[in-house]
Amino acid sequence: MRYSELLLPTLKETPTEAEVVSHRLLLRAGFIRKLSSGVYTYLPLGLASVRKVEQIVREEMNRAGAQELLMPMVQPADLWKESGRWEKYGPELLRFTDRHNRESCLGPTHEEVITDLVRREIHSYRDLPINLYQIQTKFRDEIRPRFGLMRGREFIMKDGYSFDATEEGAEATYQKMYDAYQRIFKRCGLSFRAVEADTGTIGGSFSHEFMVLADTGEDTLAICKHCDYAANMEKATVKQPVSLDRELLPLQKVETPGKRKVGAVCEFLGISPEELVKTMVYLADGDPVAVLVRGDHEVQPVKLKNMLGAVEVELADDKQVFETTGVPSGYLGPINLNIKIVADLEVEGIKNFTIGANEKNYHVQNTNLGRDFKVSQVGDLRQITEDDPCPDCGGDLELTRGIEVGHIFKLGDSYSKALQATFQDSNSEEQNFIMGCYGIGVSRTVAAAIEQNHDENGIVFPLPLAPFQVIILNLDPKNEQITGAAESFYNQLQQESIEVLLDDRDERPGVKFKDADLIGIPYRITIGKRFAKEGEVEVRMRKDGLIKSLSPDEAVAEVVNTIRAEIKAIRD
RNA sequence: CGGGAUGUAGCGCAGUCUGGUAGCGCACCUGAAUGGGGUUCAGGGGGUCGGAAGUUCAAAUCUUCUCAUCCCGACCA
Repeated sequence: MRYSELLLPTLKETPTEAEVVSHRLLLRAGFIRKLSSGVYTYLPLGLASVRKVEQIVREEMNRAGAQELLMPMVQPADLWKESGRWEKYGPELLRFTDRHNRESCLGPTHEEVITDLVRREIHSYRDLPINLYQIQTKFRDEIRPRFGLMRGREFIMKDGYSFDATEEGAEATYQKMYDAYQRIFKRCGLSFRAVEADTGTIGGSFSHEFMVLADTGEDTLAICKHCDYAANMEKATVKQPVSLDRELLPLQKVETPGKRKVGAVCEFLGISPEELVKTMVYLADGDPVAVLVRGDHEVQPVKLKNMLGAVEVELADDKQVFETTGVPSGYLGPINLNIKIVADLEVEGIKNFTIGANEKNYHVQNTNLGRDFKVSQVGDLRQITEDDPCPDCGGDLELTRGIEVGHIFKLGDSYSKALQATFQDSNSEEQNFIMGCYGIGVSRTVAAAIEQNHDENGIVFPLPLAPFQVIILNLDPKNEQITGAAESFYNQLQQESIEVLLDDRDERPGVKFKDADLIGIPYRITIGKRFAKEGEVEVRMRKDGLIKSLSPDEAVAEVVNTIRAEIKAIRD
């Protein structure tokens, strides 16, 4: 492609709307333009990167035995009513009626449609397992779209669905998809981890999120430095603490004037936060619950939600705390508290800890769970920390940020039951399909790749996702000798099936350098006055800025060989 | 939906407090020079000041309503 003919509107300045780096760079590098909130046009370069991801996904899904199909985006309400999700899905589902007053929606996901298809077409265990996927634009009317392609309302997604005759079969399929996802993200050239995800009500270890590691990620992960353990903070289990063996001391009420925060109380009493227990009030579906955690720990709301079986938990504010307990926040404690109390595991282990006295300006020391108060449940409720040992191997943990680009899930028979999707097993008995679903945010993967790979000059694409592999800079289009050489490079590289962009614009060299860096093409060949004088061109790597001065023949060989080697290495 | 902010040329902004007929940089068009890290000079085009209503002799500026966008929370590929 010739730059002079390409729609590639790069920007010197960042539009104010863009806050995160991938969004800024996608706009500046001329990859996307916004049409409305969370809805973007992919310009030629942006689309090229999206296609790269799609192609890798396709190849690996096909290799894993899945088949591609394409389902409608517009879906009838009836199907969603049948699965019960027409009511359950909420306002994220964009609904509308057509001219015949038929209710429809834009597909945010396709469990209903695929299950409907399979129940019509598959009737025998002999045809199982079957694994179907599509790559398609999804629409979810997100509450708050943000970060450009990271969370759009309209986005490109690969969604796959598997149907098995047995649990064991479904688990094997799950494993296949897990392996395929590992290959996909490796082939994208990204640094990532598969983490155990919260399975909510279904339980078990059959949900993994694939997280691209990037400081700007929305999720925090706990990963082990020694073994393969990696988990989302919501899921990361904390090891059972050791119970301290100490003599229990008598309760002692102490005055703590104006000391509400853990730090202030500890300083005032000369104790450490490990010897104090905080009482946090949450509203679980509107009902107040006191949650006890050690002073230096934080409550993990998702764990709390799962323990209580609540739909939504929310930290109560000071006003709500006072209204429900009659105690000003800061002096709350579990003794004689009039609301439900649950405690983190750790609280069981500590002896003689300090708590609020349920009275302004007072705390109570030497408190002990069981002796002085009771709780209705004890469990893992706190956020894991870097000081905790790995739950698998006991090694050191590290907390890092990640961006969720893929999610695989064993669904079981919930959808096949709801939609009465059955097949006959070898005993001629009707069985529900055992399903799994597997998603990849294709457009988000491009954004995540940029979040992970950029510098102050722009995007630094991993080779497999770059819209072009090589950019040739003709620094002096008016010089026949230089232009001739540039054209010759362009032709030769194209003949070698290298994806190449020729910057043939009548622009100053500086402009071309800046743009080449900004759009992040991995290899750059510069032809300028050094070629006119010494017959040498320059090959530069975007990643590390390494420059080699080579003769034209050497340069072509260098670029072709390195690119082929790199692609091969990633593929194998 | 709750909290915060912003809407003035394609992009980045000034002008708003204190009302007086809209400006700067970049980008764009014309011409010339320049040609290895966003070059320079000269000339030029482009604006319902987000929208509506109101106050006023006069509104980008004051008032009210409204729409849109962005950031922080709950949700998710």
